[in-house]
Amino acid sequence: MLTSQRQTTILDILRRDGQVIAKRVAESLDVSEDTIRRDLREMAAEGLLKRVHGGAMPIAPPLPDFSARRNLSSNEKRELGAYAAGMVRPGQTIFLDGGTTTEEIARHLPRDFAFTLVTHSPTIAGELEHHPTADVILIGGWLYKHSMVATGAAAMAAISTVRPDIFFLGVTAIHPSRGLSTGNFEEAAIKRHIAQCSDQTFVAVTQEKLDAVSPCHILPLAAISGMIVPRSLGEDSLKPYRNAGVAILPA
Amino acid sequence: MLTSQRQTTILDILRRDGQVIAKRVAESLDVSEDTIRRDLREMAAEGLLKRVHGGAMPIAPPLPDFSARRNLSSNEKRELGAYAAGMVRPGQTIFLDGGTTTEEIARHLPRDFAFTLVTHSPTIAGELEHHPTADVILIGGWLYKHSMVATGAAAMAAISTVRPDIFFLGVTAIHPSRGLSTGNFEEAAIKRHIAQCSDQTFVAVTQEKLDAVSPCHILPLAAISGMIVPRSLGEDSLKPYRNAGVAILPA
DNA sequence: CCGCCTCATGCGGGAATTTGCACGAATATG
DNA sequence: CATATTCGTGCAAATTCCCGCATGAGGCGG
Repeated sequence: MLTSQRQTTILDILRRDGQVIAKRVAESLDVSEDTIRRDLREMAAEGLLKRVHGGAMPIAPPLPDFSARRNLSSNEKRELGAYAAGMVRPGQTIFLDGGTTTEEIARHLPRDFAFTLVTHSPTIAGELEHHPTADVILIGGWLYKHSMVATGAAAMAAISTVRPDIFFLGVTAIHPSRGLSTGNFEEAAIKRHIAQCSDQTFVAVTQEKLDAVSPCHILPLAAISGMIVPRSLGEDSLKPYRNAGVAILPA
Repeated sequence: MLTSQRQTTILDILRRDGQVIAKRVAESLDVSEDTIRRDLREMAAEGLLKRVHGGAMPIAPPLPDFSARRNLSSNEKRELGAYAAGMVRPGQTIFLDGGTTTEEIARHLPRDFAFTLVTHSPTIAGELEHHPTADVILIGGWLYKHSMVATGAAAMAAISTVRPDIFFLGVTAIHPSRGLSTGNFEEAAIKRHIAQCSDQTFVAVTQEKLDAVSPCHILPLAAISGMIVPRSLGEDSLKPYRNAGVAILPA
């Protein structure tokens, strides 16, 4: 990986998360902490960031109200996204569902090795425009505008031609006995079909989706390989899912 | 391989990946790293890229790219977009090519009656997210990131299943005798195929694309139904095309 | 056809850069 | 104050860079 590319990535992380932790970046980019520290020192000298013990902070503190609120609402999702993206291995084929949570996964996808990304969401595809190493396969079909994903027979057929290693599924609701559900019938059918074509299916859910049910059933809990949840979630709220035999992955 | 061709390839890689790694390019083009380094040095001197240890990076960081390109949509392009969008009739099926000019068409599409829009560009599809009356069909395939359009066999097959009334084609160059051309072979093949599937094909071109030729031929002028040009364009620059039998539509 | 020139290319070698590791100093944390 | 990270520096290995040179292809005038 190029030094400048790495520094660009660090800046990206800084802009996205509002902070950089040397150790974590070193792990995620697979270089020594020394290298990251050197980068941070160098970039601090150029005035690109402020060096602090353990990592770095933006040169100018973010605006208190707006970005604070934004951070608050999506911090959880960012965590989920980063964790899920970290599951990707070189050479794998990943299917990314549409939705804001999966969009967060797209933003955090590793940039230092090659993999194939399949999606039926033009929004997700757009996120990948400047990704340096991902091969992107777009699934076409009738565009369901509410959630901006391709659906219908054409999409189903196209999906059948791929066999993803991992499917990151987005849902609107998850329930210990009623399983996964969403608001639209076509969408549900597509998600089910993708899951059936995929080797593993992981669903990333934030707190407000727990113990909820939406009109259209997608899959039972038994059909998924695991659910990715915010680390902040208490054991109490997770126990019903654990009891149902679902693997819990705290981000 | 020609030097200039190699340098063009390097620029393509740079645009596509956001970085160039000398070693990798040398392997893939089967020349010594010294040659690539010489190219990079030369191109850096011309201001085409920024030399970094291990390869090269784009001259401008990818961040301002977004706003810069958005600003680039000049009055000329808006005119063209509005005029082309005005050609759409209720119930028709419209195929929109990828590109900044066609994006401008997407922004001006009529919102007071229903029609079907087909596109192989996730960017264009994204523009239609909040369109009230358009049915959007997304064509899937391998995503060519430089121009953000789906290409390849899957895209070709999907295109064959639709029969648009109008295809709004985007090109990088148009020439009185050499016809329409673009920078990428796959792209050219896709555009040609769409045109063959469509009832009518219109190309919208701004002044700087006139009398130019790009590496990959798409179609002869005889194959298009008309060219949409800025109203400000002089008769002199249009005469060669009029003589070639092309219908000229001043926006 | 020949000699001459130009230019791109690959190669060798020394310089420069980068990177990971080790070790003592500095800093946070309870 | 004790302990655990984290930091900075020196150092060695690896990689990358640049310069000069030889080779060979292609162009051009004689």
